[in-house]
Order: sequence, then C-alpha cells, then structure tokens
Amino acid sequence: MKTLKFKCWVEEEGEKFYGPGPNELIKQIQQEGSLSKAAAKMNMSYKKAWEMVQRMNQYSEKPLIILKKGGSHGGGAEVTKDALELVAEYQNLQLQIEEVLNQQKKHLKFLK
Amino acid sequence: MKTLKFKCWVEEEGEKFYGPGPNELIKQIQQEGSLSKAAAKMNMSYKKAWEMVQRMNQYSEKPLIILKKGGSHGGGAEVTKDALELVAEYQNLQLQIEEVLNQQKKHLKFLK
DNA sequence: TTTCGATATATATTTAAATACATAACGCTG
DNA sequence: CAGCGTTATGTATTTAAATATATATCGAAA
Repeated sequence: MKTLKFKCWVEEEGEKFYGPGPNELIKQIQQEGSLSKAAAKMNMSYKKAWEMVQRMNQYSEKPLIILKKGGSHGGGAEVTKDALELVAEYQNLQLQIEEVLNQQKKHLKFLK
Repeated sequence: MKTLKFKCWVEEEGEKFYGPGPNELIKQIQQEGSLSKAAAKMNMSYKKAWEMVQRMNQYSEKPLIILKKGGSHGGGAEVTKDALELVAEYQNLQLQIEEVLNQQKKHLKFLK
C-alpha cells in the first residue's frame, strides 16, 4: 500500500528550528512539566531535546520554553502561551496540507 | 527572514521511494541521457543515484528509468513515459501545497 | 578482437548524526 | 549544610549515511 506523506517546517538562514519534532516536544513538555521526562517519552536523548529548545527559543521572537533549574522539584520546564499558539498554528497548517493531499490522492495515478 | 518549507514523498512499507530527489533525478536523466552525468550534475555519487533508480523502479508498477549498458555510447539511461507522467503529477502536487502555504503565510503569527 | 564510455557492484573510507556517559550547577527543603 | 531531582554542558562512543575507490561488465563499432 503506497502512502503519501509530507513534512513542513520553519527555517531561518538555512537553519530549521520548528517542525514536527519541536512541535511534539512542546506538547510533551506541557504534559510532563519537565524536559528530561518529555525527552524520555519521545525516546530522544536529553541533550538533543535541550538543543531543540535552545534553537526554538533563539529563533522565535518570544521565548517558547522556559527552563528552570534547582528548587524543590529540582527544576522544570514551562511552556509559554506563545508556544501554545505556535503549536495550534502549526497543527492547523498540517491539517490544511493533509486536506489537499487527501483530495489529490483520489486521482493520482502513481499511488495505485 | 523566516521561511516556511515543505517536502512530500511516496512510501511503501516505510520505504521512501519517490520525493524531491528522485523527481529531480528523472529530469536530469532526461536532459543528459545518462545516469552518471545526471548524478554528477546533482553533485551526487553515481552509486546513490543508481540505488535511487533501483528503488524507484522496484516500487512503481511500471519501470520509470531504463538503464542500458554497452553499445556505441557505452550505454545510457532512458526515461519512460510513465516517469514523465509521475514527474508531472508530483510537481502539480507540490504546486498545490505551495498554494496553501502561501495563503496561510499571510496570517501566521510565528513567521513575523 | 580491441577500444570505448557507460552501467554494475563490492569494499573501504570519510563524514555526520545520534547516543551514551560523566560531571557540574542550581536552589529548595529537611 | 546535605540530599534531591532537574537542568547544563563537555567528551567519548556508537551508528548510520554518504562518499571514494577499485574493478568488472556489457555491446556496438572500428
């Protein structure tokens, strides 16, 4: 069964800083309240997740994730309101693309 | 300047066999009549290009590229009619997605 | 039957990415 | 002020991808 897939992302100066990975990461951080736990849930190394957060924050106008260390729980990760808006916009964009693909699938010869 | 990019491809059993790379390769082969020259123009190793062709042909119903060895010119690569139709369909699909993206760009907050 | 330019294919090397590992820093709390 | 859990960050190891290298194969044509 052939399937049609896609991916979209945002980049600046050739550097990708927002796509499916960061999008999912934000959602997991919101659920867990912790970057390390979010990374674990995604089977991703903490380091990679941490770098993802740095890139995201660096390239977006306003901070998306706020990391805090120390304190009673050892620290944690907070998702900003801007991040949530970004998630919503991105996922809406994905939906619209999927819609186009589902329409087109019907008469694409090479998918048979 | 932030830009929104995308990629779409066809896969079967988790194996990608058609996307931007193979699409461009077909076009270059048609111009050059040779797989090695097409690969060179794309700054791709011959081996990678050759494997691309194998995958393409394997997963599509009808052969897309016909490779010939020996003969007066040493051999060559031929693009089938089906391949050209595929190129056309794929590029049309890309255009439609771009259209959606260009529409959405206008009111995407995170692109500012 | 030799030459030629292209395809065919295996192996080795290089490069890049991801992961693993180790350790420090932080700040609340008992 | 020691313990805890989390973030912070460098280094080493592993893994995977891409490339480079070498050699064989093919078939028309001189």
